[in-house]
Parts: sequence; C-alpha cells; structure tokens
Amino acid sequence: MTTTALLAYFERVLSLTEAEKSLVAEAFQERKVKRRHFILQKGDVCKHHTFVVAGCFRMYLVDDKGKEHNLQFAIENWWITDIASFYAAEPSSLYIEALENSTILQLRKEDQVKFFDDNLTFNRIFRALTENALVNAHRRILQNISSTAEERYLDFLKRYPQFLQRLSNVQIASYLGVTPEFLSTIRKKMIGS
Amino acid sequence: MTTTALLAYFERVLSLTEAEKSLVAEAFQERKVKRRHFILQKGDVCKHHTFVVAGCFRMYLVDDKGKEHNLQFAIENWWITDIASFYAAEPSSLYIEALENSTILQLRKEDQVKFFDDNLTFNRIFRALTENALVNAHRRILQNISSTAEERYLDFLKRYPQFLQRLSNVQIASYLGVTPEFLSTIRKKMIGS
DNA sequence: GGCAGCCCATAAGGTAGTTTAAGAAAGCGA
DNA sequence: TCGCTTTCTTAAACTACCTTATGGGCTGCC
Repeated sequence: MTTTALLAYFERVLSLTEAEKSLVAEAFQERKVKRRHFILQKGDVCKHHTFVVAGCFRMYLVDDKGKEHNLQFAIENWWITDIASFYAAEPSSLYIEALENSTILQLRKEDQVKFFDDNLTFNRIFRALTENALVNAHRRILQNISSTAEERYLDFLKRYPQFLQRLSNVQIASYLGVTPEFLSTIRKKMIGS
Repeated sequence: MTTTALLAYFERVLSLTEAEKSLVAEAFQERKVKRRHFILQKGDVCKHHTFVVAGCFRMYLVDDKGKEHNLQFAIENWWITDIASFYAAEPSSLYIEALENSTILQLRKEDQVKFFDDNLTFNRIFRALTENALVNAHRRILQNISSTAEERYLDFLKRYPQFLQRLSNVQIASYLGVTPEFLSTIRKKMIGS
C-alpha cells in the first residue's frame, strides 16, 4: 500500500480513525516521475499538494538573467508544493523537477476541499504542516540576512546531512545563494583548517 | 469596542456567528505598549499571538557580533508573533519592540486551544493566516537569493509604501539586509537616474 | 534654549562573493 | 565501450556591499 508512509506521517501529528485513513487512500493519487521531468513549470497553476514517497525533487526560480535559484529540496516524507500558486490559483513562477526517478502521492485542491475541508482533524493536521513550514521559512530568512555563505553551508551540513550524498554541489550552492565556484573555495578552506 | 478591527479582519476570511464573535471578545486581551518597550525579548517563550490595532512594531534578531536584523514589521491590522517559539514553546531568539506607542490585542496559547481548537471556522481562519504568512515568507526567501539590494529596496517601496513615512532608513536597511550607509548610496543613485 | 541622542549623507579603503575561462574527472545514454 | 554532458576545481579580474570615520541637521527633554 503506497499510502503507508503518508499515513505514518499524518499520525505523527494526530491519530486517525479508520474512516479517515480510507479518505486518505481515496483522495491521494500515486504517480511516478522520471529524473529531469517536471511536476510543475513556470506558467502552470500548481494544482496539487505533493508528498514524496521515494526519490528527490527541487523547486526553483529562474531569474531575469536566466539563473536558477533553488528554494527547496524534498526527499522521502517531505512535501513540495508552490503554495503561492496553489492557494491563490495563479500561474506559478517556479519549477519543480525530479532529481531522481521518484514516486509521489498527490492531493488535488478540489479533493482537499471535498474530502478534508469539513474535517477538524485534517484541518488541524494541515495547519500544523503549514506552521512547521512557516517556522522553517522564518529560520531561513533570518539566516540569509544575518549569516555568511560559509556559516549557511555549515548549518546546511548539520541540518540536512542526508542531502549531501544525493545532491550535487551545484544544487547546494544554488540553495545557499552562492555560485558553485565560491562554494568550492569555501569547501577548500574548510578542509585546510 | 476594541475588537472591531479584529472581527473585520477575520470576516475578510470567513464570516462569523454572533457566538463566535463573543468568543473573540472573550479570548483576546487588549494591551497598550509604549514606544521602545518590548512585548518579547530573547530568552522569553512567546506566549501570545499579537494583532496590532494601532501603532508599529518590529521583530528582530541580534547576531553574535551584536548586530540587529529586522525580520518583520507590523502596523495596523497585522500580526506579529515569533511562531517558532510560540508553537514549540521554546525560548525565543528574537525581540519584538514597539516603534510607536501602540495598542494590541493578544491571544494566549492556552486560550487559543480553549476557545478555538475545536471550532472548524477558527481552524480554517488560522490556517489561512498561516498559509498567507508562508506565501510571504517564500517570496522573501526567493527575493533574498535572487535579487540585489537595490531591487529589494524598489520592491519594498512598491509593496509597502505605507511603511516609508513611519520607519527610519536604519530600520528599512536592516530589513533589507544591508547597512544604512549602503542604503544611502542606493537612494542617492536612484535620485540621480 | 541648549545639550544629548539619533538620523542621514559622504567618502576611502577593505572583504565577500561573482564572472569568465579553462582543464581534469566522473557519470550517463546509446 | 565510446562519446557527451555534467561536475568539480583553480585562478585572475571585477563588483556589490561593508567598515570606519566625519560632519551636519533634526528632535526630544530638562
């Protein structure tokens, strides 16, 4: 059963009745995505909440000069959604790309309303997820305005060691907001000391 | 009635019954705060959601070198809370300071649970508020990693013109993540062109 | 009314991070 | 297994932004 991981995830927040578990199985759809394929592209409206069962994704922006800036990664048991586009039903300015062959569970917005909007437990769960994401976003803003690139890299290594083996330095540099060349000099300096 | 502005705010999201309006009046407490006084200091646990009825606040971090970094401002009809501390009940690393003599409405965490946790309407409202805050946070992260200080300043002017008259350039510079001196050179350059 | 404290501007020298270019190593598709 | 694309590194020139210092104007306070 592919929703096993998702149910386990939900039950870390609040426990579910059997009826609620069935709702989850009914509302979420499984999908396989190949490496380098996109589940969201600029201009699309983001119509799904996506939960990663297996694999790895990145969400990024392409700026005026054509440069990519990674906003977020997601591996097993993470969510990845352009919430600005999802909630406002506006065209997204972001891309979500699979970095590995992946399996996901998706919840369409209509199905979120249909299945979960009247349910207090799921309202609490989705509120908790959003609060959690907001705490992380605030931490990252603080870090961006108060730390150097080296400090951010060290924090990234400590906080997400599981990403190190799966992501190239190009991807990590883009997430930290520096060029791969500069990340390379940071790494060199760290090994030296 | 001091909760008028707050009720109007809530009803922009979802309409409330009379009973729910009474709940709001019961749960929120009014408080006056003088300029330069704090409603949160580093080490405190953030125990309230704060809604600004009148006045102006800033939330900021002090880094290892003693420098202040503004994370957020709040004026009339804005919320200001250290959500990381509030939800995790951990000591905060932030300060929230009144920049003007102000009037606020505060909701204690226990009262949020007591009055609103079982109420579907308020769950939806608080979820919507959090989603909104998350969208803003994501936009700000994107901007921090993809824009220059000048671009961020221009966007700040466009997005929050009402802040211009009320905040010093020192406060704005700290929000943008640059020194006041550099903001001054940006402003000079803009006038010249 | 005068002093203290804050705010803004300007300038010179310094540092963090970028750009461009080039070469070697490693992974991927056919 | 070959060829191609991607990845990592190094280096030199460049730019965005910081630091420190100075001076002048404004505001609030006794």
